[in-house]
This record gives sequence, structure tokens and C-alpha cells, in this order.
Amino acid sequence: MMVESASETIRSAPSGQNGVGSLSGQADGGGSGGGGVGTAGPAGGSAGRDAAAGADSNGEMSPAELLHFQQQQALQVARQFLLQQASGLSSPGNNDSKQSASAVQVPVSVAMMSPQMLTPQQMQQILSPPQLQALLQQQQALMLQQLQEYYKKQQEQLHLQLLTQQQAGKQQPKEALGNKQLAFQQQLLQMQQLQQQHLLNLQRQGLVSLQPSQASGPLQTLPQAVCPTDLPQLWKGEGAPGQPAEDSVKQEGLDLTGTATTATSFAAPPKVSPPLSHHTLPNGQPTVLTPRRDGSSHEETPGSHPLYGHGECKWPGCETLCEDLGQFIKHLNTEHALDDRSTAQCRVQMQVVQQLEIQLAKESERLQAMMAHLHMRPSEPKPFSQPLNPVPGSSSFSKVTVSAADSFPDGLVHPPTSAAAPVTPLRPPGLGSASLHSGGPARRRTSDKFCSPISSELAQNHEFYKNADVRPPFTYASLIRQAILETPDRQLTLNEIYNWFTRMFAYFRRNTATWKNAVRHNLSLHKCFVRVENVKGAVWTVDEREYQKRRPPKMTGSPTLVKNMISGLSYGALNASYQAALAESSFPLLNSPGMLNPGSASSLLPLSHDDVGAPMPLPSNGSSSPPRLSPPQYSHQVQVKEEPAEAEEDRRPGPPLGPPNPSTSGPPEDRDLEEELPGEELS
DNA sequence: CATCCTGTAAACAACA
DNA sequence: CTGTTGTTTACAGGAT
Repeated sequence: MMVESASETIRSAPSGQNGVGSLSGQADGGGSGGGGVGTAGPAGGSAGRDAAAGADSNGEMSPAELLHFQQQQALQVARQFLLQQASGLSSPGNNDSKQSASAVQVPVSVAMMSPQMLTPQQMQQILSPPQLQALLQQQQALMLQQLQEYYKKQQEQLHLQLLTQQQAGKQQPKEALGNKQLAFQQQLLQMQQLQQQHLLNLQRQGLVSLQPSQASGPLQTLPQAVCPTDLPQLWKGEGAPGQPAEDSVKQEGLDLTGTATTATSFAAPPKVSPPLSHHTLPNGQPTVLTPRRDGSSHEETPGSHPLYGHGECKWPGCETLCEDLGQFIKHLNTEHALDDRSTAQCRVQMQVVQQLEIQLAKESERLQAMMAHLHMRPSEPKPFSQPLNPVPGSSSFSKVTVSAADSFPDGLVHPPTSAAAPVTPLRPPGLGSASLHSGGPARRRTSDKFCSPISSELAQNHEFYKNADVRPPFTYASLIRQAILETPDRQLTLNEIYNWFTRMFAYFRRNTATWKNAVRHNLSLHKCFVRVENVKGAVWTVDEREYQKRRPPKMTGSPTLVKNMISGLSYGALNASYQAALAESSFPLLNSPGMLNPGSASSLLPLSHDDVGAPMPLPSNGSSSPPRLSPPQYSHQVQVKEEPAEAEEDRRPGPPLGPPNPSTSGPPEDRDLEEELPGEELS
């Protein structure tokens, strides 16, 4: 009864604080009840436990967490890789190197939307997880753009050549000239194909870290570039000093130009339908997930293995040292045999790859749309600063936020097969780490109190929070309030609040004991939460006055403010055509179920700015939906100003029971209910 | 640096 | 007895 699934499911894994070690026993979900366990010496010891366990080989980590971390890692890698790639881009010998070099710097920083460079940490402070994710996407998009710029340049040159030849060959017979043109056009076409393929390959390689042999360790460096602070702990940290070898990668990519012509794979990303079964074969030769450049993939040298490089196992998160290939194979067979874990990891990897491919396609289309919109002929040489387009700040952000724009229902999000992964499909690359690794309690919640930011952000990103195991940037108090205010009655029982949390946030489906305690703690602690005795028990309500009373927001340049501004920009300032382009671009590509970006899933359609986004349809809460709570149409859930009526009611009237009616039928509190208070929030 | 705010842990009581 | 609900205390760490 009542014990909603959450309490059971995972029990461990508290937010992945850093592993402090201290494998002290206790730490079971029960926490509070036992009483006896208490004190357990070292503060915070219990918290770190799980993470630490994950790091070790003793399979403590649940498959779910593995999936999470792996995804995270892969995405990080991809990101890093793209970054490197972009910076390496300048080197293609030809004349535009200078340009592109500077160009790389500019757009990125601009994309950050802050005149001054922000450190990732700062960014994380300022931005909410979804925004961070969006930013990352933006960055990637920019990288891609730059790559495309590069290719475009080459196309330019071809064009130039063509022209010059045309002129030079004036005397030549027309048909010859026509042929030449044709040839050039073909070349151009090829170019484009290559470009796409190259991009694709970049993505793939960045993720799959294939074929280390190819270049003396280009990719090896990547894993370690991955946010050293979080992953390593979980995946068994690695400290190997990496060699700087980014150019080899780039080289490889460029070399492509000469040969490859098959760009087909791009159009049809591997469907990876049967989630399992392709991975480690019993004999130890894992079928590499992404066949990498189709046919040519078999080039791997006899003495190498796609998953083996630099003396270590490249299995995601493994990095076990192996002296030689034989040892590695052995290791592969033992450690990465066909089991749930490997399977899950494989699946994740597939998803990651697929996701990135989709994203690539999406970004490409977006680029097209952008260029179309800006009347840029594809061949027209553009000054580099261009890509950023007129409205630097807002647009770049809005684009980002919307980018994922996977407006399709999340229904299929979860990997069908189940087995080991109740996990949420993805997590924003950058912020996964942000929210997880950070040692202590996740501070820096956006200070709610600011009226509706929470509701708006929630509305906008609710899909994200629902699916991604990311800690929401709100305080417990604000969340509780939100939960309560979202209901018609403006009242919830404790358990219903719990349910709301678990329903709305994947994050809270995990370590229940902790946050439930926190919820109770907050309910008791804050005067703004008023407990009202009811016939069927007690319910909690919100005293808005009290709530608003709390320390005033302090607008000046606080991160919160910045954040709000940003989000405001991003969501509000979209221009229609742009949106259209985005939407257009994203729709067709997203038909693949497994992948989507929760990050902004909901952002595109419903809302324009602030609160607007009503409590979202949210039909998808499969399991634990309490009876009430149903009305999706109920909008404006958050009456920030709520004020009098409710307050006085809450005042906990002397009479023992009075008003509240018998359980069923009408809401006891009749009182509020209808005040719609449309014009609220947002000073 | 002091203070406030928040998150986390935990002890404990009342109750079902 | 166990688990839930509430209350309270303590502490750590970020923000002001």
C-alpha cells in the first residue's frame, strides 16, 4: 500500500555525491525509522557510499546507474571531441586556416552568450540543467556549422576553380566546358556528401572511440577529457596522462575527402532495433556497434581491437589496463561478457550514437533552414561571424532551448526491452555531471520565491525533468509548493506530495529516503506550509503570504536573475520563422523512438514565456498517479499571489473539524478554487 | 565574517 | 512490531 514504487526501486544511489568512501553499513533506504543506526561517525559518509561502490569492480552499481553514467560519459566525450575537432579545424593547410581559427573562438564564446568567458562551473551556476544542455547542443551545432563552413570554403574554391577554368578555357568547345562543369558539380556533390559523412564520423568516433590504432592515440585522450571530476570516480578513475593528438583525428577526417563517397549511411542511421544481441560475441570479438564508415571498417590492423587502445580497455567506463591484445581479449571475455550489464551498456551506447546522429541530422537541417532564412546561398562565402546571425543572445539561446524540439510524446522514451534499465534515456551532457558530481548537497537551486519561475520552468522542462535523472534546480520548499498549488484543492497529503515528486522528476525516483525526509522536514520547518486536519487525515496547504515573505529575491545580477533573463529570452524571443525552421527540421528526424532530447521536449510548443505553459498534459505518468491531480486543463496552477482567502483559511481555524467535508464529493476547502488570477507572477 | 537559507541526517513521538 | 507522518535538532556549505 501506498509505498509507491519509488521507495523500492533504487534505494541506493543518492544523487551521486562524490564517493567519500566509508563503506559503513547502514545506508539502507530506511534511514529514518531505524533510529538505532544513527550517527555513524563520519558525516556524509552514508551519502558517498554508493558512488564509491560504483567505482569499484564489485558490481555494486546498478545497471541503471551504469547506464546513466555511461551515457553521460559518452556525451561528454562527444562534446569534447567536437570541441577538439573544431579547434583542430583550423589546420587544414589551406588559406582559410587563420580565419577559421579565430572563428572557432568567436562563435563559441558568443554562443555562451556572455561577453566574458564563463567557466563551466559558472555556467552551471547560472543556467539550469536544461539550459545547459541546450547550450551544449548549441555548441555542437556551432561546431558543426564551422565544419560545414570549412567545407563550404572548399566548395568555394571549387567554384573559383571552375570559374577560372571557364575563363581560361574560353576557347574550348562548349561541350567540353559543360563537361567540366558537370565534373565540378559532381565534385561539389561529393563534397557535400563527404561533409556529411565526415560529420557523422566525427560524432561516431567521438563516442565509440573506435580504432585507436589509426592514429597514435587521438581518441585516447578523450575519455579523460571527460569531466574529470565526476566520471572517473564512478567508472574507476583514470589518470593516464593523455597525449595531445587531436590533429590526427582531424587528419583522418580530412583525408576522407580523397576517397569515400558513400554518404548513404547518413540518411539512414542504424536502426538498432534489436537492442541486444549485437555485442560481445562469445568468442570475444565484439561486433562494434557502429560499423564505421561502412565497408571500410575492416581496416583495423590485425594486432588491434576497436575496444583496445593504449594498453587499456576502451569499453565505456572500463579502462582496465591490458598489456597486450591477448590479455585484453581475455579481459573482454571475462569482464564484458554477455550479461545484463554489458547489454545495457551496449544499448546505451547505441542510443547515444543514434541520438547524436539524429542530432547531427537535425542540426544540419537547421543550418539549412537558417541559411535559407537568411538568404544565404549555400555556396556563398560567409564571413565567419555570420553563423551567429543577427540576434546573438536571444536567438542563439532560443534556438538552443528549442533545439531538441522533440515535440513528440515521450511515450517511447524508455528503451523498450526493459531488463535492466529503468533508466531515463538521456541526460544532458554537461549538466549531468553538474548535478551529480558536485560533492555536497546540490545548492544553487534557483530561488523559487520568485513567483512563477518555477512553474514556468517546470512547465517548459517538465518532460526533461520527468525523464532525465537530473536534480531540479528548485528548492524543496518551492517544489512542495508547486505540487500543492498544482492541485485543484491546493492541498495535498504528504503521500501525494511524494507522488508528485516522483511523478514529475526522475531524480526523485531514486533515493527516496533522503528527499522524503527533506520534504517532511521542509513541511514542518517552513511556516508557509500549513497542515490542515482533514477527516481522512491531514493535508498540507500553502500559505502564500508566508511563502512570499521569505527573503526577497535581490534582483541584482544574481545568478538567478541571469538565469531568468536567459530563459526569458530563450523562450520568449523566438522569431517565428526560426521556430518554424527548427520545428521543421526536428520533426522528421525524431521519429525514432528511443531518442529524444528531454531537454527541451516540451519547450517548443506550449509556452511563450513564463508560467504560460500550464501544467502540461502529462498523460504519460503511467503508474502512480493519484486519483486527483487529473485535470490537465487546469491552468495557471500557480497563483503566486493567492493571498487572503487561502491564508486565513489556513490559519488553522480553531474548530476541530467544521468545514472539511467528508472525503468524497466536493473539495472541502471550497474557498479558493476559482480565483483564476490570470495576471499573476512575473513582476 | 556573520547570518540566512537550504539540504541532509537523524532522533524521537504519535499513530495506524 | 513496523512503517508512516511530523517535529525537531544539528551540521555543512552556499549565498548575501
